[in-house]
Amino acid sequence: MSGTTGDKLDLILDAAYELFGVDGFYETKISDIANRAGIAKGTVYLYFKSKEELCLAVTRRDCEQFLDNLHEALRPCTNMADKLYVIAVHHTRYHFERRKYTKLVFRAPNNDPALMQYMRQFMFRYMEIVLDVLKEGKVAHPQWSAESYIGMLDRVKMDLMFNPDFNEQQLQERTRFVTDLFLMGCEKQINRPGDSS
Amino acid sequence: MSGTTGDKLDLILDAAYELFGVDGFYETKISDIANRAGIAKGTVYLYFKSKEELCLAVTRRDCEQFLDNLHEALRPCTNMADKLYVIAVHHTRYHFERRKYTKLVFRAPNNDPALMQYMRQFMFRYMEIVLDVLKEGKVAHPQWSAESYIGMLDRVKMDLMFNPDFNEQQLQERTRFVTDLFLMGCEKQINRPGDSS
Amino acid sequence: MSGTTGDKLDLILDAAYELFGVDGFYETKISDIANRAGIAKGTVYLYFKSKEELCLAVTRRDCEQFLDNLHEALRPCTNMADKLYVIAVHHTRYHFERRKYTKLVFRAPNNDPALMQYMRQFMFRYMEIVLDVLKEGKVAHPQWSAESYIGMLDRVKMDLMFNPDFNEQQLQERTRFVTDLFLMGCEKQINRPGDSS
Amino acid sequence: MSGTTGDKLDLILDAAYELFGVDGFYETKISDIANRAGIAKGTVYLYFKSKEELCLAVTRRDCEQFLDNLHEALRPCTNMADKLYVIAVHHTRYHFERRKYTKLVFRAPNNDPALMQYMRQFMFRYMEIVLDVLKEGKVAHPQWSAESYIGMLDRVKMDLMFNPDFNEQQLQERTRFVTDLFLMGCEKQINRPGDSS
DNA sequence: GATGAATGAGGGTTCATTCAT
DNA sequence: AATGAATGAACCCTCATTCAT
Repeated sequence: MSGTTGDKLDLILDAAYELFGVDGFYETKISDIANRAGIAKGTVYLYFKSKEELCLAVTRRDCEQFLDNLHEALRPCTNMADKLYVIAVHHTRYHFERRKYTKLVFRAPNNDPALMQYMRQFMFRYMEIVLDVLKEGKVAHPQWSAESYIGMLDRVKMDLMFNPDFNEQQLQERTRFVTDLFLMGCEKQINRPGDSS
Repeated sequence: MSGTTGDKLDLILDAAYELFGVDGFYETKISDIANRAGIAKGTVYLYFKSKEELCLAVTRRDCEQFLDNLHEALRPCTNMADKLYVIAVHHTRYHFERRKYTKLVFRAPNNDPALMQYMRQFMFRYMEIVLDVLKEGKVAHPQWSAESYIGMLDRVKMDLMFNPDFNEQQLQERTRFVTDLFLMGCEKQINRPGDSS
Repeated sequence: MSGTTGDKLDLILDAAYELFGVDGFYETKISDIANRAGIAKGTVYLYFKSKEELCLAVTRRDCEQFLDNLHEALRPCTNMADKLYVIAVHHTRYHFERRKYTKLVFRAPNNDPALMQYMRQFMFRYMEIVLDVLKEGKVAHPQWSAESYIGMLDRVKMDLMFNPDFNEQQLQERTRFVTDLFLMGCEKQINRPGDSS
Repeated sequence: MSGTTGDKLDLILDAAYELFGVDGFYETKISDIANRAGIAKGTVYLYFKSKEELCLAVTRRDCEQFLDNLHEALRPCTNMADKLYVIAVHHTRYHFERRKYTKLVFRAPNNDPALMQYMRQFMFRYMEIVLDVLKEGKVAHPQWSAESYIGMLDRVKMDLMFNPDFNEQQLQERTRFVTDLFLMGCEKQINRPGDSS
């Protein structure tokens, strides 16, 4: 009664997040998840109807947290540049902290309609946030700009996830860089240390 | 029908490209590929040691063609702006033409080291091309800029693949937009028809 | 609602009879039975050691009622022909009233020794009743005759259970027919309406 | 090429007949069948889509043989009494020879629509044969009479399957008895040795 | 007595891969 | 080279049963 049920659900979600993220959806067995959660295999099915549904729940928790945190972080901001920077910091840091979960980049199972539907919805909501910031700032083509901004940030995410040398300092420089590039274009960029490649 | 080895290999690659692209790697059975190629299941194994290796071959052929085409398209260009535009057109059009192969976005199998290694190498080579263009144009932070540019283009790719309303005209507008945004930043963008959202 | 033990036991037996009869033993889950009985799954195990034992109890209640009713119905009869007719009416009507429980024809689980033992015993007791009637009537080969009579009645049962058009009127005609056939043989049968097939 | 395929199919059917018949459908594992057939588990699925379909095939082979044999046995008969006797002999002997396969009495799986459909069809065809014999003999109520006759024979089947003392001699006596009873009714039956119970 | 969350053995089915022809 | 029948390891999910509350 002291929340044991809730605990078990979280144990499963945590274990699944870990294993789906590190090994991948298809590579993870329900029994692995149960083992890591310290429960019996059948118990997973008391909480989730199928492996796919569990994957959706894991994804949903992750994505909702992402959006919640972003809303929180944006609250104190007043001007567009600040907001864009906060979005960039949030995006890159969020994934930096989860950079060992490379397999979450691909939200497999590729063919689950419910998961694909949710991911579309998540992307729409994320886009809306960026869109509002750009509209407030009277940016031309806010929709296309928002897409581009997120695209740039997602590339940083790919880099930090697959480049083992990516570190804290680079994270900060890259984040700042993306915001500046977005605002001013590449021809106005000031040379910055750390990109001598 | 002449039974040449080369013929059969291409039949297999074509069938696999189609099925991996439309249905996904895990969802496609070797027997499906053999059926579509009009050959026997066992024959696939005369050409490829495993399903993963076949997937790698499919990916390799696709990516090499991408790079070959890009090299070809860039040859006549002389200045950076032109080159960047050509890169953008090439990137978006290539994926527009293959937009029914949504499952190729995720180069599963997630855990095959050879495939991941090849994708890293491909990305490195693609990046080098963009990098050279930017360095030639004396752009600051060419590496980071190149990453960002590709990120923006990749987001257009996502949009055109998952948005069923995406059409030829939008493709052109979006492509031009990305190049301009990259060069001038969002604050210098001129309002363009077609993005009133 | 008063919570008496007896109440709950009957609730379980009723639910199990319904579900075993309509869906079959293997197809019915203990949780289905508990749901239909309006009690918790675990409670079933306060009354029955296992699913098999519950099935036995259901069967036993059904069969005992069958025999009790038959004894009751036979009491007023004095001559053999009457008694045989009463047996026939009882047999066919009993199953006609339960004709939606087609799965009870097969007293699964096939391998439970206790159930098979009980069914043998039931058949023996039923047979004894018919046997006594036939012996009293000085019928030759009373044992074989009794078996045959029950076989004929059981075929009517099969028909009424699996033929959706079987109705009340046919029931009466068929019942009378079987008794006559048994007594007189097919060559003495008088033509009767309703069987022109 | 020497009929290996056909052989393997028969091996599976034989093994399944044995195990379904002796242990029951639900109690038999596909791996048991494969083991007994001396093949791999997966091979079963090259020949049958599911356990249910295999059960249907086993049943069909058994029933078709039953009908074929019956047709053959009836061919030389000319009058009704002979034919009825041949039917009785065939029915009881067929099951006597298979009396160790008690579980085939219940053609589980109880809920497979294809199996139930086939069993209805089989029963219809068997009934038609008996019906034709009775119509030819101008028996009144041929449909009901046919049902009754089969019912009597089926009861002999039950007896020989579940009564371990049932022997060859009893088989002959019982078979003759059923035919006589059907033709003349119980009141004309002549006392016969062997039924002193 | 009553509950229902937790258990875990069990089995049907899939499919990449092999190899005799 | 080409075939496709055969293999068998692998895994998801079910559900009868238990037991702490």
